[in-house]
Amino acid sequence: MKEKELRRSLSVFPIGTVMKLTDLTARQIRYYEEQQLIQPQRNDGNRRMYSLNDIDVLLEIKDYLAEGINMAGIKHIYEMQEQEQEKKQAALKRPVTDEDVRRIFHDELLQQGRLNNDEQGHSTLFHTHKPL
Amino acid sequence: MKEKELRRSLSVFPIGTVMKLTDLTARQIRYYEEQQLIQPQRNDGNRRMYSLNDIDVLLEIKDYLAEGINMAGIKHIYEMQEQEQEKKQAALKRPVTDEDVRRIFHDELLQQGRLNNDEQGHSTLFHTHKPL
DNA sequence: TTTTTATGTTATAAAACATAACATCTCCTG
DNA sequence: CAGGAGATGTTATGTTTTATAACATAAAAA
Repeated sequence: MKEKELRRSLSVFPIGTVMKLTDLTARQIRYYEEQQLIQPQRNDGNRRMYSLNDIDVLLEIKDYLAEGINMAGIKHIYEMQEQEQEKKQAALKRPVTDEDVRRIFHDELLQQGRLNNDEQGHSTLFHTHKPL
Repeated sequence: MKEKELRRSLSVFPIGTVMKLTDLTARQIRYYEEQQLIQPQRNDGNRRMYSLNDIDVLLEIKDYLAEGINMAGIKHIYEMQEQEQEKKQAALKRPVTDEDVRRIFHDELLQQGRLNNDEQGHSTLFHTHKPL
């Protein structure tokens, strides 16, 4: 499953493609980058190149905005998710106690709703938001 | 499984990205198009936009060329494959006789080697040649 | 009512791409 | 071996796309 992650993080889309796939304006996409929600790579000519993961995040941002959540709220959400990632990483770097297992398992249950929802077929052309 | 096909045929890559993913020059990519081996879409500004399927074909062409097969030979290969596709399509448009079934099944066996080989992980970054 | 947010708009410069023509190199073949 | 065809390189010119940055604005928040 490591191969798939790699492919999803390849920077292969120029902003024009991302605009079409997400139905966001260039201004919006660059603004969300300014807000640190995505960090697209740059090619040799200084052009932004986006990955499927970037597109996922952009689509999620759209959803959150549609729900009325503002930038601050969205930033908070992604900060939380980062923290959890770090926690899981840390847990793997040292002997795992039974206590750890119970805690991690508990955290995962709390997270499930937010992370695993396919939001019943967003129809989003590329059907990103995880698959692919 | 129809969704995946759709995604694989979306025209989302500019030629620059295709060059990096396939390690072909723009000249080569356009030449193979001239030879009708791929038919990339054009965006509103007349720029070629390629799909994952296009990239697959380009990588296959590279392989065939490396094997010493020339354009004519490669064209022939793809013409054959098209014919088979049409056959299968046609078979679905009218009542299928037992005879049909036997014939199609027979053809499939002959084809298997060529179509289903994963060519043991071409390592090709995007790992195209089917997956994704 | 002021600020702040989130996004639109415009101007300017550079990068990427299209087309087309000519060049070159490798095979093949007479 | 000369000459031609096939496959790709190279160069020139014009158009499209993207980057940056500044100013504008509608809606939400303070």
